[in-house]
Order: sequence, then structure tokens, then C-alpha cells
Amino acid sequence: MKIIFFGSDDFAATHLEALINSKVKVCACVCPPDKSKGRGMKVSYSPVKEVALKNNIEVFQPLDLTYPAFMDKLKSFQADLFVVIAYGKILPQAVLDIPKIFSINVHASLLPQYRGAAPINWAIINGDKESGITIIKMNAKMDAGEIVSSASIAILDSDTAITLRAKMMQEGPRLLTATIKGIEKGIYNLILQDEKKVTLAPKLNKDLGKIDWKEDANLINNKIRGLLPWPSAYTSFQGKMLKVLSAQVFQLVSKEHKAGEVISLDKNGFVVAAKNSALLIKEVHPQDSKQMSAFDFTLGHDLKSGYIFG
RNA sequence: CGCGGGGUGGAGCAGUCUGGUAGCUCGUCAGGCUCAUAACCUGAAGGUCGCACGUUCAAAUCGUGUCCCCGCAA
Repeated sequence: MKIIFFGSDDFAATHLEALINSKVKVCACVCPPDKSKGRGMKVSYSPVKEVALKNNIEVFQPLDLTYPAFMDKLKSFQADLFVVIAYGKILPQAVLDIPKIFSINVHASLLPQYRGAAPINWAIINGDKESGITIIKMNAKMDAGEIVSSASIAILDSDTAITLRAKMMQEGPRLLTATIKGIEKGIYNLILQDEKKVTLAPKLNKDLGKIDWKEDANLINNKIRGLLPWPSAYTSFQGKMLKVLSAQVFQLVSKEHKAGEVISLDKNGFVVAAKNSALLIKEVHPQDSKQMSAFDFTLGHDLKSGYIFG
């Protein structure tokens, strides 16, 4: 089984390592071009490139996948499968058709739910109790190919986008290697996605993180859990952004509080009123500072009960 | 080489220009006062000044290098 791997981030890198450790032959890796990652002039190789180099696998970083010379190069490997994970760009059909069998993609949701860039985050933001991994045969449309295999993963109340992603990174490689074994033996089914059940998980942006204290505390808490580690749910304190990293829903006895009002403060953090209930804020991250416990935050800032968060 | 801010006890900061005892506010702990307290009084603990090298009699401070954190942009 000869495979060419397309990917960039650590999620993809974990899968690449699993493939290398299984019996398949990864004959090349394709990564997006290195970019200086902005802040602090840091130019670092993508995790996939690191893993590939460490294992003496040839790495390609084409600016344009459809460039004829590159297409020829891809064909020359005579690969059986392309495995694409978090490559960052949509692969044209002409590239997907190169391998002998087909191209597959590992997606972090139970398709057809949550097609798109941020499936893990959206599952938590929407308060789902279950998500999973789906491996599909790729076509040119984003996450719309036939399903080859899938595995479900329970979402606990204590899960955040970070912990759920970690679980996915456990389950994904397992499912991927098992699925490839099946494909190698010719034992697999392709199941069409039910287009009626399609939901989308679009890219996250900063605006999503803005906390509206008039919302239900559960919804706000889902947002706090689902938007980690970026962009994070945030509110504003004295004109500056305050990220809320961790909270828990708190039953409110009195309803005499305005949305966003600080009700009480103690060593566990501070309680902020929302609709019908409240949130105990446990961990925050002020702008221009490092993250800290909510209690530590109150020590250094003039936060008193009665303050209204915007 | 995209732009900018920052790293000094647990938190927020001053001190850096002009080198010379590690400071301030809050918090923590102990004791006191008080009917009582988040108030007040007294005392204590808690620091590799991000790191390294260099200059100097002497470096938080000057020079070089480096790591890390944050906002914008992606």
C-alpha cells in the first residue's frame, strides 16, 4: 500500500505518525508552503513537515497543486491512496483522481453533520453530546464525499474544544489505519451522505467569541468551551478585552440582577448574571497579560460586585 | 523578514532615559482592636528583576544575542 499524505497541523501529523508506524508506505508528503507566522517573526515548519523530515520522507510544498510538473511528480509515485488531513486548501478533482484507488479525508465530525473548517468547535458550541470521526472518499466539494468509515465519540460536560480535539487525535489514527487495512483487502462500503442532514461548521472568527450576557448561561458556557483555544469567548472589562477560559453554570436564586452584573466574588472566582441563571467565572485571560485564575484577576483589578460586564 | 505592546514576590504597577540598599497599592499569613466586618492598627512571609553573554568597582537599568507572553493581521 503506497500512500501520499497531504496535511499541515498537529492533528494531521498525529495521523501521519500512525501511518508510518503501521505497515503502509508513505512515499511522500505534501504540505502548504512555509509561512512566517506573523507575531515575533517566527518561521517554523508545519508539524507534518517535521514528522516527515524526521522519517526521511520527501516533502513537497507547491504553491499551486495543479502545476503540470508537480502533477507529473505526484503521478510518478504510483500511489494507491492519497490521505488528506487539514491541508488547508481544496484539492482539485484532477489531483484527487491521481491515486489508483481514491483519495480519503479524515474529518472531525459525524458527517453529514458539521461540514467545514471547525467541526469540533461547533459541536461543543451547539451543546451536542456526541461527535466523532468520519473518513470519506474525497470529491471536489468540501467534505461531501461518500462515507468509508466512522467512529463516534461522546462529548462530556467537562469537555472543551481542546480536550475533544485530543480525543479525536486518539481515535482518528486508529480509525484511519483500520480503514486503510480494510481498503487494502477490498473490504469497504461507500455510503452516500444524506444531503437533508447536512449542517455546516464554518471557520471561526473573532466576533463569535463576544459574550452576550443576555443569553442563557448554558449557551454562554458552551461558547466558552467551544471557542478554545482560539478565538475564545470574551467580554469587555473597562474597555479592554477579557477572555473567559473556564466557567461553570451557577444557579441563581434571585432574578433581580442585570445581565452581565457581578453578583459575588470569592476564591473560586466571580459570579456573573446571565439569563435565568449565572456563570461562575473560574479562569480568565486579560488583554496584555497572561492567563490566570479569576481570583487572581480580582486581586489586581478593581472588580466589585455590581460591576456590569459589557 | 507584516504592524505593535509586554516579561520586576500571588495580582496590578513604578523604577530603565541619567547604572549605586528591591519600591508602591492590593492580596496572603499571624497578632491586636471591635458586638461584628470586606473596615482599622501592628508585624511577618513571599523576588533567579524572562534567560545568557558582555561593559563596569558596581547592572532591573547600558550593549549584543536569545526564549516566552499578548493585541492586530491572517
